Amino acid sequence: MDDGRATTTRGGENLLFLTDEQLRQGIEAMFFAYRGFTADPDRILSDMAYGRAHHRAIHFINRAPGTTVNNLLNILGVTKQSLNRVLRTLIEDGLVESRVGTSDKRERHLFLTEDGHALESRLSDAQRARMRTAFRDAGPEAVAGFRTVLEAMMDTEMHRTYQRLKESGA
Amino acid sequence: MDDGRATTTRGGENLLFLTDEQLRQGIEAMFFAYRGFTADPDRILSDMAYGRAHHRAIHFINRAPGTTVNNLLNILGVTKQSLNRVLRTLIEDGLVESRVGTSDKRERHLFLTEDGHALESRLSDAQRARMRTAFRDAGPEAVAGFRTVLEAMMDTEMHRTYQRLKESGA
DNA sequence: CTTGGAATGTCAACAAGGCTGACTTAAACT
DNA sequence: AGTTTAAGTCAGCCTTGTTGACATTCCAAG
Repeated sequence: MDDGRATTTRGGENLLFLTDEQLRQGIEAMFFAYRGFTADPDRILSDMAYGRAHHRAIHFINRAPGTTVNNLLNILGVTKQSLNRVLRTLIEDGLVESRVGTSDKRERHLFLTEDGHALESRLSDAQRARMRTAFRDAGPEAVAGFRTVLEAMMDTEMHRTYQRLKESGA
Repeated sequence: MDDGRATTTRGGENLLFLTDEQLRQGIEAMFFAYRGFTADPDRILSDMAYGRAHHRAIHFINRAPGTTVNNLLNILGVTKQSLNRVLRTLIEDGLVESRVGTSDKRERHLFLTEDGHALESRLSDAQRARMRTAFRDAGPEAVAGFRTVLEAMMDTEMHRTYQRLKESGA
């Protein structure tokens, strides 16, 4: 299926970055980097009764205040039962507020409370700090490349979601 | 703590890639890309009684045949109870072989069987195919940047582990 | 106005895959 | 001989995902 060899090709284009060894290094880099990526928030959350799922919910509610449950479901890619369990605890603990929709009263619009914003800041400050250091150490060209490859790795569905979020940003 | 603004600075260096908005996009790109990254193997594994944990074990046993349990534990960053549950099923199902060490008989050296290699290929072919497409679409410079940022995101411990693996490769 | 379907929520049961703690066995080191 | 190390095992717990069934509310089309 693959001879693992790719040196130079048509037009003198260098495709050495497509050898199996290079691909494997990319795969392993993804594995280790994702661990680093989640390490800081995980540490903060382990002290509480929360986990990564709570972090994700909080992140995207903060990102798009007033978002509906259904919308959040599509972004997170989990079942409503799974999300509901997380949301229920966050609402009970007073970190998230759920307001009945005005135009469509079936919908619930989600907002962070003051306490919710406080936790969101703690979590994303930690994660941003790591990202900032990595970005600074790597430099602007590397960051551009990083983003290009990550976008190419997404499914088309997720990529659309990501683009929509990106455009809605500040 | 952070005013979220970073335009240009000393030496005319452009630090626009360090704004909070840029960092958030990086964070969200990581989130969505990791889902894409694991999607194909997950699909294959969901038909069997295996999960992502089995995939990881198989990957690294294939990467470093004869590795000890302790070594695998350090790479994966889980408890031995957690890993043992996975290894036991893989050994029972005849995908992994565990050989008593020759110099130190306390150690067990792990190898993939023929069936193990077959599954490993199915899984990594799918993952590599996605990575290859992403790399090809993004181009060599982007790939270099991708790797640079990912390495900068790792904890120093993980980074050492990653480097060791990288150097041991082909 | 009624009925079908959509959005949401809830209950129950289950599985994967993390974790801690306690304990055993065998081998190696001191 | 005694301690440490590598590995394995048992029991129990947690988070977070799943499916399936079902209730409620409400919009919208017939």
